[in-house]
Amino acid sequence: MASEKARANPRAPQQKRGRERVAALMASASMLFVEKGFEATTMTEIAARAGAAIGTLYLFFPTKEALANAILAENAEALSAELDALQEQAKGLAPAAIADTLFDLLGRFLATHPAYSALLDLPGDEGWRRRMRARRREQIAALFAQAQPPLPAGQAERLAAIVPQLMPIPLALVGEKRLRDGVLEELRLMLARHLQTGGD
Amino acid sequence: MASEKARANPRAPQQKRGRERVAALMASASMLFVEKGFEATTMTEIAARAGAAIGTLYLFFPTKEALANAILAENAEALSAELDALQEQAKGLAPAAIADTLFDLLGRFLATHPAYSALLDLPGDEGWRRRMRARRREQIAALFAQAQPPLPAGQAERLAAIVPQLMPIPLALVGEKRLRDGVLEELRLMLARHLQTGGD
Amino acid sequence: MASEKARANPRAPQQKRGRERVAALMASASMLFVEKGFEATTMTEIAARAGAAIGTLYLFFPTKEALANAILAENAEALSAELDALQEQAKGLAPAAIADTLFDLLGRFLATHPAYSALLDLPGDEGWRRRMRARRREQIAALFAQAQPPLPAGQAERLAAIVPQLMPIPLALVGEKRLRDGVLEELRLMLARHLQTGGD
Amino acid sequence: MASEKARANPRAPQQKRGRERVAALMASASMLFVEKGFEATTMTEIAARAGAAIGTLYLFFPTKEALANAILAENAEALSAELDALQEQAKGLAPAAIADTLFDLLGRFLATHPAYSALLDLPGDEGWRRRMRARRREQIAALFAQAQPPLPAGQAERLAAIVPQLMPIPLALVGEKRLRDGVLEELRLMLARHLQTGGD
DNA sequence: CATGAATGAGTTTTCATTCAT
DNA sequence: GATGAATGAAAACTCATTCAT
Repeated sequence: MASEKARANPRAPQQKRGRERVAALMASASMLFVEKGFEATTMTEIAARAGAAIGTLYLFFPTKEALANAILAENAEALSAELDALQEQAKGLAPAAIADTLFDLLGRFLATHPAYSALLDLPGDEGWRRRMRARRREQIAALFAQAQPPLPAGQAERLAAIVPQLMPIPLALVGEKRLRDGVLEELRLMLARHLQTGGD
Repeated sequence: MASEKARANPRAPQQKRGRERVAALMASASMLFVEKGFEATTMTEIAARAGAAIGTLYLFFPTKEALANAILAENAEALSAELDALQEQAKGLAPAAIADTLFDLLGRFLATHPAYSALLDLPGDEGWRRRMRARRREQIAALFAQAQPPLPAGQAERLAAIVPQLMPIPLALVGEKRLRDGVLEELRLMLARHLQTGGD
Repeated sequence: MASEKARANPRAPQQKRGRERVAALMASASMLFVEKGFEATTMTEIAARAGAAIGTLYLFFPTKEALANAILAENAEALSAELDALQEQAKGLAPAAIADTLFDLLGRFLATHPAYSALLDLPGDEGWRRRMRARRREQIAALFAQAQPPLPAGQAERLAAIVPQLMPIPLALVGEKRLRDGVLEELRLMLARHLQTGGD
Repeated sequence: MASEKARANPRAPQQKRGRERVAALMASASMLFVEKGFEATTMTEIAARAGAAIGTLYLFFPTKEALANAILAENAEALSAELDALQEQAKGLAPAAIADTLFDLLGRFLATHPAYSALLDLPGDEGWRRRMRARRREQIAALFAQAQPPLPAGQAERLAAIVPQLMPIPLALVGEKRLRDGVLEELRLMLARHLQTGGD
């Protein structure tokens, strides 16, 4: 199902105009994927919301799946870069402090890359996505591995599996601002205490 | 969008044979919804896996959406009943003990009702599903509200929003048994500590 | 298209109970054919409105088409009988008087056999229905042929083609009682004058 | 029942090519609706006869009902325009002359718009069609209202209800050219005499 | 690069008809 | 005779994808 074609990168547009086009198309697709889900979103709809013709969309993305993959890849790349940038600062920080910083980073990231979670959790094609999740886990684990005092063996990896899944929880509470903010704080606090207490 | 039709209950079958049919169809649909997602699953496929003809499926469920709704409704009903049964036992328990019991219950529930999360989180139709989530939150909050010592104001509701979203986290780690079990324990521990520490 | 099967008579029921069943089914079908048209009416619906099971309907009518044919045949038979009964009385009547009597007869007939026109005009299968219309025309022509003074050659047949199509005109004006009655009188008057004037 | 969707106008095609496409599709549909009736006609068949793919048909008409409505609307519009054009000429004409002209107009119209009667008389959805018939009646009544000498009160409206229903009578006599022509003349004569005689 | 009309395979849905009870 | 669950062929409708302009 995940053909060669589908994973092909968008034909890198040479002109600035082209690059803007592509960005607009990806943004449009991201919004719609979040609103209605990947399957329920139409290619025509994506093009329309970006103010482009359907043919133009296919000019850059050979397949609907390729489009989703391109968005996910870009998002993952961005996240990866931000996590990398954190590695330096994390050196020697307390576990709770790392968790807190990570929380902020993820919060900001998800706000700017709304389709990320939805696209990463698409049912079906295990494989590529699985590798993406693994990579993310490794980066976060590396972050926690630098904590002072060090975390018990294995906890860094477990936290790396947990923390990115915590962030979407408050985000799901649309339309209940109060509760949502409360939940976010509760999660932050819960994690901090857990890490302060020590890992035995 | 959520039409009358789509919410119509399955034509309650009178005969035992019929009830078995319906159960098989819902089970088949649940499996496929988990495997490939709601949209990617075909009514034909659902019927085929249940060993029934396509017409038979439509005999009981007028719409694909109605089928999903019926499954979700049944699952939610089952969960609600189990949560209700817990109310008694929870009286006077320590917060951490309640959390632990809830963890077990949810773990067992999700194992037996695999489509529940996927169906509850379907994109699109706000409304019915939103109310379902709210009801679940209320029931869980009621559980935590009985804790001794009592939880700080509002924490019961926040926990009620958090805990059911925690359970699917380890479940997502398919094919990594070790990590998965570790993550489950980590979550359990994190929650226990948080509740033991007190809520200020 | 009009298979043997479809033209088969309903398996004549031996018991009185059976005859009532059949009558109820045909009545139910007639109503629905008028309300929603032949194609848009479902066999299930027909059975349901008659308070019978779908299987029972098929016990008497092997096919939906056979059911329609049975109703039409019965209606046509009834009309034919009534027209026959008129032949005697028409002998020697003035043309206008004959037209008037015919008008009354057709009015009463259509009120009691509402599906007749719809079923006779069903698109598709020319042949059987064409013959039915021809037979009706002949009977009515025979009626007019007895008029005193005699009608010009050929007019009896032309009138026979026209008069039965005139009756449904006021009937189409549902919900406008006043206009409807007026139209009926207008038609009657128009026809009378035409016949009084003489046929040159 | 008559949803938004069903009444949606065909996506007005911008190119000449598109307009031709739409015209061909509507013509194909009209033919088939007449031949086999609305319900018995298949969208696939309509597309095929127009030499188009099924998707192309749905490109312009979102629904089979929408297609029928579009054809009917266009036909009604054409008839309305022709009736309007007649208003001028009718001024001061004798009633019988008006009837005669109207007869000609309707005859020509029905020959060019064969699906008109069938679509206007579709069972089911009262409402839109009822209004269409009312409008037609008003236009024809306005025509008769200009007659010199004037018609008795109310007769114009009654004639407006009658005349358009008279025209299809000869048309139903397919395959009997002689009788058909005779019937047409008979009707014309009948109407003329009725109007010459005066309306008391 | 850009466009959007056209395509047709694939889905959902309907319903006449059958048949075991 | 009576029942109604079950069937599956056929129809309506969708949408990713192509291609001539």
